[in-house]
Amino acid sequence: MTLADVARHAGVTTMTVSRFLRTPGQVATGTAKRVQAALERTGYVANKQAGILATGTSSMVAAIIPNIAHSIFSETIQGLSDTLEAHGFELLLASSGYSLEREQKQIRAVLGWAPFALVLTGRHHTPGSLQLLQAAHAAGTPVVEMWDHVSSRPEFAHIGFDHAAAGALMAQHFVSRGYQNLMYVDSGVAQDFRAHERGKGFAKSATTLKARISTVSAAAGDPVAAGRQVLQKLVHSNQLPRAIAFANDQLAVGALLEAIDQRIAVPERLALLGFGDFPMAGQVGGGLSTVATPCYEIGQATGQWVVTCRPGLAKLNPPMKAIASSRLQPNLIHRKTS
Amino acid sequence: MTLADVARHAGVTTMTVSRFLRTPGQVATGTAKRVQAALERTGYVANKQAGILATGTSSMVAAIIPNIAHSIFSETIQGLSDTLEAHGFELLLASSGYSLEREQKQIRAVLGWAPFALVLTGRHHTPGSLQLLQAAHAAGTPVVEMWDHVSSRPEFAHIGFDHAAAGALMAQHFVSRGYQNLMYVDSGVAQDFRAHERGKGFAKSATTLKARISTVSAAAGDPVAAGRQVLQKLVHSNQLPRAIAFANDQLAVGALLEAIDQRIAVPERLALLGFGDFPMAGQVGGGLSTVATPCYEIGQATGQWVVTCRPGLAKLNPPMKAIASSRLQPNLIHRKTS
DNA sequence: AGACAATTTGTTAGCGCTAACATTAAGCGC
DNA sequence: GCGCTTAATGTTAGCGCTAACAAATTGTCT
Repeated sequence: MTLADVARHAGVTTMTVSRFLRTPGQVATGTAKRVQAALERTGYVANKQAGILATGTSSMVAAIIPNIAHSIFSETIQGLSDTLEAHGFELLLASSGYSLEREQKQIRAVLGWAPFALVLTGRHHTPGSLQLLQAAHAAGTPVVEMWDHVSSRPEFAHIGFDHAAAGALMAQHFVSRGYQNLMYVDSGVAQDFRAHERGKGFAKSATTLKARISTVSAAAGDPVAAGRQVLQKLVHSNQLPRAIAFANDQLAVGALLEAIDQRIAVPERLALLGFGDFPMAGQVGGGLSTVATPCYEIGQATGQWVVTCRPGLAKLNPPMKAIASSRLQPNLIHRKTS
Repeated sequence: MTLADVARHAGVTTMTVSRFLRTPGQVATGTAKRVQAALERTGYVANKQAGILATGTSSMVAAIIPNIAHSIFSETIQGLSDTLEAHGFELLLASSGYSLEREQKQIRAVLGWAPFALVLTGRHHTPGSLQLLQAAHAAGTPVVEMWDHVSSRPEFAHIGFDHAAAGALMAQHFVSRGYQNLMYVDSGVAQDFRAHERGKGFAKSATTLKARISTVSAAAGDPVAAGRQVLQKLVHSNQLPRAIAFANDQLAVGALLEAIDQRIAVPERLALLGFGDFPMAGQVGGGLSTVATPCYEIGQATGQWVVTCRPGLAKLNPPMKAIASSRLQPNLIHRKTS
């Protein structure tokens, strides 16, 4: 079913139908009615490929995230998707499984669609990826790095928050509660750079505040089980600190459940602090203290920024700088475990 | 950067470059080297739109799901995405927010991309959607309905399981444990047809097995809080049954946490059974009994089915019938709450 | 060496759509 | 009613790529 079919039905040329679709004001009322009728009768659906090829502009936004199944990213994607859809954009999605090499391949694949904009997670990329991104950017395609506060290239946009500062926030919270013997449990995912950064920020701030600080890495695999395991080991080796901050809520909940099972008083003997405020955080063990991250909002803000790039010169029009409005600041939620 | 640019660099015509890219065996070794060099020097990325327009076949699969942020769907999408990527397909994703009207709009939008295949969730669609789907199917585009065991149109493929049977499984489990006074707590999402179906299957089976059965609906909004609320109300009105099955794990966990807070003995006084086996199910309150759904596998199987449609006649080639292998059967996991 | 097949490259046309320009029809003042 | 502007439609060409066919080159056998 092509434009030509519709045009034949309406007794006009393809251009008139095309005009009716894009600039309805330019076609006479009588003609418009016939075209409308033909459109309905044929059930015409415009071929985007042809449109993009002819106009050189796409309404598709490509996004690459580490893991769709992880709640923080799926919420971000939901925010992005909702916002883009509201403005008539489509979303092409790929998940890299935290692998930078896979990400590079996906960037290549996705660029073949000549997307309107390219959305990435984080600022860590292979040199090859960076080259592709720069080329795309130079060609006028907006590039956004989500979740981080600084960009891998100053010219790319970035929408997120400062993970080192978020880590520092966690340390400050502990110290303000009077805890001096601190620990950070890092993510078991080796490529989770943001978790590592939070850990560094945590350690640095703890040192500045004259607290004792140690760091361990969780095991790979199911993070709740890994969190349990971390606590077990600490108890076993008799090295339990006064307070533990975790790279994410899943690890923290695992540790919390283990602490309950082992009858360790939380927070009297051991304070726990998660990161992410995932849906269950407020419900388990009286409520896990955690840092709420604006997952959905990051996606939403990214979508909104992309939308502002739409008219005219995409390259120069929008404010291509850091976006870190207060709405995007992580927020410490003090519940019962700290 | 177009094929013509690369061809100029290599001193050949565009066709030779195109051949090198699609059927490398057909170009002489010497030429191949020059083309390869030109390809690398220019950093060429093929324009998919043009390719699709010329060949009439796309490598993009469109999927529409109710909610990306919901763990069962995000895992399904992860499975789909992983499988498609492994076979060189791209994924265009939309989320309908459980709205059939929104789904219809998205089907329209997505069909404009002339996707290779169309993946939907469930078999409930508006008449308008059905018309679009039939047209797409007639035009040779594979259409799959995930998660359900039967299709809205016999000619569409469907990959999932029988939700009524899954509900019956839950009732049977309770009865086999000796519980006679049963309840089903339905999802607070009005359009969650699959949860309703499970409830019907549960009630029917319970009746057959001569158990007492009642049904309530959870409140909309945060499901964990809604689960808590359901239990509170039952305690308050003194109508606590012997065993409760829930539309999903989130509701069940909410009820479990409330039961613990209220010091109701689980499962001695009250048995609880969730649905979904979400990541936390095995960890809370000694382990929630639940029904494990093959979320990732559904996505994976869908991807694999789509891939088999690739060569030749997409319309006739693949087995366009129900897929419900044993791997896709829901599986009752008996932990501590039942 | 000549005829024929196989290999390699080039040429042409068109996928479905839309800018840009060309044309025709309609409206209007005097 | 004439020349003017404005509105409505049509014509042409091309976006970047590839199928199908054509041409040129090489190899092979008698």
